[in-house]
Amino acid sequence: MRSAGPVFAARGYAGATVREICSAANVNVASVGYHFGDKLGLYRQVIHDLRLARAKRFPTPNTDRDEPQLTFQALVNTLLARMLTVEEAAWETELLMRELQNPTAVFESIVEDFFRPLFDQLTETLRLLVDTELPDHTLQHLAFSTVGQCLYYRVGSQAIQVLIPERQRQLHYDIGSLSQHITAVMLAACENASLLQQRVEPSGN
Amino acid sequence: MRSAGPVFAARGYAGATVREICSAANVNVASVGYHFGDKLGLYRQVIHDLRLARAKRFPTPNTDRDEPQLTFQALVNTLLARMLTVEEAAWETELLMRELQNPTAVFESIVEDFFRPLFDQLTETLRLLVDTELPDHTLQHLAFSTVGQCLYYRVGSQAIQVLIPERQRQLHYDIGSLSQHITAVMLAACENASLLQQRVEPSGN
DNA sequence: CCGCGATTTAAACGATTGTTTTAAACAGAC
DNA sequence: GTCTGTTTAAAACAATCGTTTAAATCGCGG
Repeated sequence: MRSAGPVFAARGYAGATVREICSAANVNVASVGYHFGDKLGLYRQVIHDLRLARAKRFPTPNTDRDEPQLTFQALVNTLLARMLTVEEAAWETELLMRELQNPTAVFESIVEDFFRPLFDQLTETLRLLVDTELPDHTLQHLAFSTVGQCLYYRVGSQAIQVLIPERQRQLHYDIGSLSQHITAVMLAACENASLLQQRVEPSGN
Repeated sequence: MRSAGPVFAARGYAGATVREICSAANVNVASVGYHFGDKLGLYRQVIHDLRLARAKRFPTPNTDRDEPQLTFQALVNTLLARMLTVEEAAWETELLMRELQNPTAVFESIVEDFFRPLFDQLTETLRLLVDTELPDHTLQHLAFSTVGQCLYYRVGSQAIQVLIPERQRQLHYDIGSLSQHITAVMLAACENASLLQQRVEPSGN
């Protein structure tokens, strides 16, 4: 039942039909009930296998406490590679994006086992990068700023295709260029970390 | 049939049922066939009305060429307000998010009429903010960095609810705090704009 | 009041969904 | 071969979907 994942990714959990999945796998519709209990059981198995595959394909880079800039760049590269991959396994990213917008029963475990490790390492790497000591919530905001910039090039890809001409996209929207830009933005923010703490009064001049 | 929009936003076009929409509107299921032809005709009407309403509710702030920082902060505020609004019209944003992931025939006109004006103004404001002269594609990347950070607090809101405890969310995740943080990050990047141009060799030392 | 087009109503239609049932096919031990 | 437990196959199940039908109701000029 290896063809279930792409179907779930293409149609969504609710949109995917057991018949289409089984038809693509050349098995009978009753098989899913026998082997996985029901449709949700099959979906859980797909998510389970997906997490194993992703952990191998995109290993979280190791932390180098002496060169946090390199660690950070590697993290941004991993984030972008996870999101912009167009190989045969692009359906995995598509499925995770669907979980993000339409969470199912397995969403929370995905966040805990999949997102939180990278998020924690991102936060700790940022802590090494800033000279001054920042509160946890500011470091978390910096981590979300990093993730948000990477995520946009997938979530907003349909909009980017309309906003940016194709020729310019081919030149400046590869993983390397985007990674270099996002890293530069965040390193600049870390060097001016003092700006992140001062409170801006909403009204005054 | 004013209750169709929220249902489409909550369930998606395919997931929303004509019966639920009509039940919420206290009308008969045959009404949609009579007034709009079919379900898709009703959806087109909802999108049409949505665009008129959004254009009025979130006007693009004016450009102040002497105070680009204030213009930029206002733009970030507008972006966040559009995405994090929890008023009675939050379903509009939800529906636009669904169009972003599953574009339909109306998506391109939505980008041209809604996203491009703000994107262009963001790019020009950033051009005023950086001291050195940057190529267009770098300014566009900076604009996407801004949009991406704002967008994440909606796209990733389900993940944030798992990652960040509720008490901390209530303290530091209001529009004002997020706007101040994102503005600070981007202003820091603009001040170190020279970092954005240097090319990092992938292999070297 | 009547007459008639516009609208709403309840019911039913055919199609498709996830799931279950029942029987057939298979594998291996004796 | 015979028996036993496991897996597959086709069909049927009840529920729900978008849509349609036909009768009932409304609005209103005459």
